[in-house]
Amino acid sequence: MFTKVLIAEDFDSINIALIQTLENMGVKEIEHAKYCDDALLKAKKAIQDKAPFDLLISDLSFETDYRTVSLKSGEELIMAIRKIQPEIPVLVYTVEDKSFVIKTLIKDLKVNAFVHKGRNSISQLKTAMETILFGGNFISQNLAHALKDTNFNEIEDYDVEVLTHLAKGVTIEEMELLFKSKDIKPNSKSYIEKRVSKLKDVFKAKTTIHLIALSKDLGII
Amino acid sequence: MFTKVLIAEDFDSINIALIQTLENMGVKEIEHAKYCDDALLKAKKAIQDKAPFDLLISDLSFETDYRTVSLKSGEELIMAIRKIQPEIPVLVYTVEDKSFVIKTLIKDLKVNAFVHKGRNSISQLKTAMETILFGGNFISQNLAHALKDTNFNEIEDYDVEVLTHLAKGVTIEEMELLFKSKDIKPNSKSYIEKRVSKLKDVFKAKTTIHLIALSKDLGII
DNA sequence: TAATTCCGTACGGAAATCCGTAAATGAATA
DNA sequence: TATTCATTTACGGATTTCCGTACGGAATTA
Repeated sequence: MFTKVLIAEDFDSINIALIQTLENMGVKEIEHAKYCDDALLKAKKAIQDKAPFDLLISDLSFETDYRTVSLKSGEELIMAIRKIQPEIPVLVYTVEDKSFVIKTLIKDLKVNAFVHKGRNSISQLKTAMETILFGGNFISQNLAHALKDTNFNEIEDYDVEVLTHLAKGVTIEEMELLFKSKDIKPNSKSYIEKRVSKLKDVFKAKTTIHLIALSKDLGII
Repeated sequence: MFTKVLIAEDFDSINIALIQTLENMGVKEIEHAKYCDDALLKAKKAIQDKAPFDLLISDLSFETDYRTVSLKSGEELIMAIRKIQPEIPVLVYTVEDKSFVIKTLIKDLKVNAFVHKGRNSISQLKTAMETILFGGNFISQNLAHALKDTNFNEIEDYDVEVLTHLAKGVTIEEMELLFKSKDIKPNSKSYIEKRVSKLKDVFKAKTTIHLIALSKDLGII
């Protein structure tokens, strides 16, 4: 079993459960951090002490509060830790189940396991840890299912940019000027219109309003 | 201290933490349910056995899965339990912090305490339970702050209806016909237009698309 | 009963979108 | 240099939204 595990999770209740679970599994050293910045510090220190962690369990979203932080999300934390300790296995334990988000994570961060917080997530967590131990990858069933959504392969950063501006109340005419001033291309009104229209097809949205509502639901914006 | 507590919470990890916390506080009987329907059954049975629960700790949102359920949310559960046991104190333990949602709960369900799942929620939970015990009400600070948002007093069910349809891709023209067929009044195109326009003022939204994006963010739809 | 106000409806012009077609640009290939 | 093909832009008409004004009825008040 793993011997030294770092947990990055903001909710105290979930921390309690994770620690209890890991203790029951026989993990000897368990450290936890409620902020990504703290987690990175702990990882750095462990390397300095020549006793690095052999597993990172991390949440994805962290609540903002009074404290100003430099790492705002699990994604940022994982990138930062992989820079100082490239080979560390990472298990993501998250409520997230938006396929768009997960797709991005797999592609960019190559995490070893995804476990979706849910009714039976603790047993999945145990299985995931054992799988990683033997060099495998683990993805919660529901997440695995979400990855099959074919739609999201077609969506590019440009689309996200357009959708985000629409959601902020920018009209297409304004967007044309905005894109030109920021030197984003293509930027013609008709091209943006066409792009929005294509997105409506992809998402089977009846109106542009509907499209933005769906994008919000899917976690794209 | 409370002697018999019912927990309604779908995530297993949080259940583990809650049970551990209540045990440490000296609660003798703790039951938990991962589905609202199960929680209601347990409450019924406890009444039949002349040993009713003296506290309900409930989440608000429950993930849907393969199982078909009749009670889909904590709100519905609380209403159902209050019907069979009107005096039971209720503590809501939730990630929810949308002021609109909380407003509705306070107004309609008169829960005794809100605790927001977060970095220090377990200590808040303990305080909340003690406060309830002495007949008081408890609301997490951040939630209490959210309640001061003035905007949401002006929003009625009619507005939510309109916003929901817009988000589903119904045009205003279609909505006129829809409302007429469902006998919802007012239903003229111009009135609905006016209402949408008013909502844009209230939310300071630049476009209708913006309005729907904001409504999603605020948890209104 | 007349006047006022509130609420819902009706209408019309300006603006934005929707959507199809055609023209322009630009990169790759012969 | 020409040709082809895909990408991007331009344009225009139909539709929808946007927004101001005005009309009608119901409730309230004097």
